[in-house]
Amino acid sequence: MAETALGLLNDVGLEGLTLRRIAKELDVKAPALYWHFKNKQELLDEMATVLLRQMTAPLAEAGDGSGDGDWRAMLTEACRQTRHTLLGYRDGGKVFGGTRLRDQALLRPMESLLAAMRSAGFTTERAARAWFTTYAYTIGYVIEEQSVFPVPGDSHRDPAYDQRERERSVGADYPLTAAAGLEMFGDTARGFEDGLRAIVAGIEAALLHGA
Amino acid sequence: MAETALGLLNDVGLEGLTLRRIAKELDVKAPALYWHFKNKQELLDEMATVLLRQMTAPLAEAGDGSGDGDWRAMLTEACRQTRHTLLGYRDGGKVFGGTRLRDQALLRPMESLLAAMRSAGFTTERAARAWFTTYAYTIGYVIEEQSVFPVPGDSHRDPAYDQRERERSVGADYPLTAAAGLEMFGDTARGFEDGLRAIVAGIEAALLHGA
DNA sequence: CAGGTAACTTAACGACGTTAAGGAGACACT
DNA sequence: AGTGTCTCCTTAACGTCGTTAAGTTACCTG
Repeated sequence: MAETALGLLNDVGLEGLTLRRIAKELDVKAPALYWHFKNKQELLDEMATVLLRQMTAPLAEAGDGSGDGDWRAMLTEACRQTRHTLLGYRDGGKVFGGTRLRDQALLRPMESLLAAMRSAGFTTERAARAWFTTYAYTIGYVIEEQSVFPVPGDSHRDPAYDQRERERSVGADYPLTAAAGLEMFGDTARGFEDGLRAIVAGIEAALLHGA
Repeated sequence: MAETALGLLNDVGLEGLTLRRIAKELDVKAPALYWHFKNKQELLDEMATVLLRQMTAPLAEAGDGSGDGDWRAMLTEACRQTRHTLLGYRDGGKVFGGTRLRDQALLRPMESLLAAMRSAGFTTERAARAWFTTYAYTIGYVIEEQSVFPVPGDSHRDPAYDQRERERSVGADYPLTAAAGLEMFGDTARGFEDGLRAIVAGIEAALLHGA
């Protein structure tokens, strides 16, 4: 049911995701949904939980919770999976961002990651903050990315973001800014990896430096 | 008018921000707003622009565009201002996140920052990606932060996020994860600074290392 | 076959964003 | 003074939204 709503997201977007539209997809009338959910917010939370399970599924196999994994690889892969999953659904970032994660699916991989980081010398506090730093980056990146490329798998920009004309009007007085705009949304996959690599490197440096 | 809507945000939140409510605040009927805006989205965009101007106002004085500033200080301060401004309004992160920034207010400080980074040895491409990395982090951080502390200046958590009980139920099997949960939303201001410092350090390391 | 529970229906409510049509007041021109 | 125009607002209404209330169908249990 939350899966149906997620599938519908790619067709109609978040603003078009109404209870009546979801009900139609399930061959049911809208009020029937209230047998399964208290209200729409609870459905959205459930959708976020499904997304969470999708992104943690590949991670659950890797980590065994003993704390002997490579924390850099685990952290990087968790963020990659997060982005990849969210990019699979239109407005995935907005649906997921700011949602309370109360599903057990998160707990095992999370515990594995934290254990690995502690083995590497992190305090629990610093490990937690490191995770939250990369997590916030990933969520923010996907939200911005999806505002420019709304439809999954479609590289066609939102027409409101007319890059060419923008460059022409801005480029005269602010050449660097104009060039930067083109760069930021050029190869977003590479941009994400670059940023993530820098962040993980910074976290590692802070660990070694003991700050 | 966008300012009025922003002020109202703190009282009613984003979901309570209806055109009828905004109109009442202005002693006017709802359709009158359509004289000033094409639709509600355009009003939200204008609100985001006001937020942008608020956060760039202190930056405009500092940078003179000549490229001789300390890029680390400029980048850090820009992110601090962004977070500080967004935290000033309920749901500020969600209002701002994913909005296209088409206001000229951004251009001057942006050009100054990019010039400073180029003087420090960055290519325009790497400078742009560095900016976007810290920007995404900041937006994501504020969105998560505001989902736990919805009301500006009020340290009272969203009741749905009952930390104590969560620790009790999770702590038995996943002690690190339970402790991390407490840590991540303990001192969010310090957490933001820690993460930002690590990211800037990682960006600088990537510059020196030449990756 | 009676009773109960799970899953749904139809009907309706108030509120939402938005549009259509028109009115009040200020200003300029003849 | 009278007429037209432009700005800014009104009243009325439309279709859609999330949601609730009340009643219906199908199935399982004893």
